Amino acid sequence: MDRPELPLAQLHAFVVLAEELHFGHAAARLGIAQPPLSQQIRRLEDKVGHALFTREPGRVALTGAGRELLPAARRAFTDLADGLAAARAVGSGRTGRLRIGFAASLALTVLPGLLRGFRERFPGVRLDIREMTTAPQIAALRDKAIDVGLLREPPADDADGAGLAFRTVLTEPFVAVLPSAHPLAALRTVRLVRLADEPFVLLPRDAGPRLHDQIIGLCEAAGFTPRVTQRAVEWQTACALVETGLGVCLAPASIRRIRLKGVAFRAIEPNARTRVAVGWRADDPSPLVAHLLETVGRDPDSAR
Amino acid sequence: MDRPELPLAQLHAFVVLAEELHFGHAAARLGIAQPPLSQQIRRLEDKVGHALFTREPGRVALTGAGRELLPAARRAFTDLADGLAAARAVGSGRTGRLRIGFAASLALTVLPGLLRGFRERFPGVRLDIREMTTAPQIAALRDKAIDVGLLREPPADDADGAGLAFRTVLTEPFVAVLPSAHPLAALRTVRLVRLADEPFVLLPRDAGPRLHDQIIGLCEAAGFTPRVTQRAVEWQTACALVETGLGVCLAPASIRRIRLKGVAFRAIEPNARTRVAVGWRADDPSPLVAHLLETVGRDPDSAR
DNA sequence: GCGGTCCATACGCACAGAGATATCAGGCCA
DNA sequence: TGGCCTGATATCTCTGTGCGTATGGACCGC
Repeated sequence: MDRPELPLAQLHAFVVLAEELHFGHAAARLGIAQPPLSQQIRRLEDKVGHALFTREPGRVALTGAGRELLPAARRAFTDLADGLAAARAVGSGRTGRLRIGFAASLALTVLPGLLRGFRERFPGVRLDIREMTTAPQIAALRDKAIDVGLLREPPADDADGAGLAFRTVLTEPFVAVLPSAHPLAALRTVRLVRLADEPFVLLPRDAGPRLHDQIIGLCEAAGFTPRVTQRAVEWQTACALVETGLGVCLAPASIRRIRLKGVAFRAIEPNARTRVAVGWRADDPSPLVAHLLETVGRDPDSAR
Repeated sequence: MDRPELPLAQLHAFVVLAEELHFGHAAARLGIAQPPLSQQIRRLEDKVGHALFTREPGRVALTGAGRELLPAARRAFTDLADGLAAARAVGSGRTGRLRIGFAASLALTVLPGLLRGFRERFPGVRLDIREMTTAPQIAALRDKAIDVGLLREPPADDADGAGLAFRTVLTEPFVAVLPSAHPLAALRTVRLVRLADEPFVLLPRDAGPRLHDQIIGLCEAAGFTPRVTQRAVEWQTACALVETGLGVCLAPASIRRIRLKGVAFRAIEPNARTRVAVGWRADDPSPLVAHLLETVGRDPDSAR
């Protein structure tokens, strides 16, 4: 890529003159006087090394060299104008691509409203959403495989979260998930200690250590260590296991939305809540991330 | 076509930096110090309105906006470089198109050598050659339908030739064209007056008035007015008519080259010569015309 | 903690070039 | 022949900006 030889201003004058074929009119279109235009063209011709126009009195015409240069100059201008427009669109966040990781359990709660709100404001942005549990989202954020994550129980900033930022989107209570036929399902509220002897279904600790440990902690605070007999990667799966009688589980309240027959969701006592947060790279310059964070804060759906 | 917003120098710096992703190296490649490069990029970013690079300590990377602008800038540069090269090629006459009109009778004499010589020197130039008689060539030159004409007996500059220039390429004697069986064909030289009673074959006056009038003038100088019984547009045709016994004719000596059986070519007395000239628009800026004129002057074949 | 790397900033200089005004020269038409 | 249109030329001004040196601040590796 050599250093550019032809100033764009002169090429602009050239293109306009090639269209007008009249120095006075071209100068008017350029918003300058006629002598400067003559100079521009002259300088350009000096640099090219050949005349670009023939100036017979009365009519200005392109030379062969000018005819070669004209389309190239036009292409260069449209290239630059298009590129500039595209760069500004991306820079301002009106267009581009945003990769969002989300916990599967949010697909029925915050996610739809958030996506709807964002798409209304930025219809030109392509959203790549992919379902992932908490720990993979952290890794994907750091690897720049996703730009934003919607996850449960974010890590502390000074631990795994270095370089990442998180903001709580909402908190929700835990509920007990029981088979419908289970005796405790007859109660409106289940005291946690009553689950001490039940087999537990839990998510693998790898998927989201803090949420996992929080659940264990709740049980221990209630005076027992849960006996985990099954693991399931998804809450839906966990509920299905509960329904088949393989155990009970504690889950975020939004899990009610899946309306699985054969399982009952009951408030627990003592009360406990889990946080849903949005996470991103703290130094990400993308305006799309900023826009999404605004949308999270603004969207009334996400506040429920 | 709007006024260009982005100086090419800054775009150049941008492209190089995007390739190096290192201010120091990019500045070295540009042959400048590092601070000026930082300024260039900064100014460009100001004009675009968004950051084009992220400068995390240790690594420089393109932003989304930068990624949009980069290919456009590259395209613009290659467009301009190609266009400039093409314009210079055409401007210097290394390439382009040259339209040449020529009299059919020259196809066997000056034309082949001329074209060969020109093509050797300018292999990139496309030659459009078209056979035309003298008068149409004059009109075609003026209408810019051809750029150069090879013709016989050019008009005077102050008459039809206004704005056109001519240069004599060669002169050649007239010869008498006779049927082989004609009694005069037995002589080596034919005195013109001996043709006084013969029917004449001539080209139409419209095709080349000066040549036509010159032939008539020769006869009248010899003391008779030729009785024209046939017209033929081409010398070849005229010779064929002579062969069938429809008359005799006077033709430029190069007509011997057609080696038609049944006709004899004989020198005439008094001697008389006809001129072959090259013609062009006096104000034609095309370097190809100049090159062709040089070739006409230089080519040894054309001097024969 | 210390030097080294890397980029940004500050300041100054110099020059190209873009602009204006005024004027000139060549054709064209009345 | 004189007015008019068109484009070129001359001269001046001034701004943008390209480049340099000097310096500062952040981060990294030893």
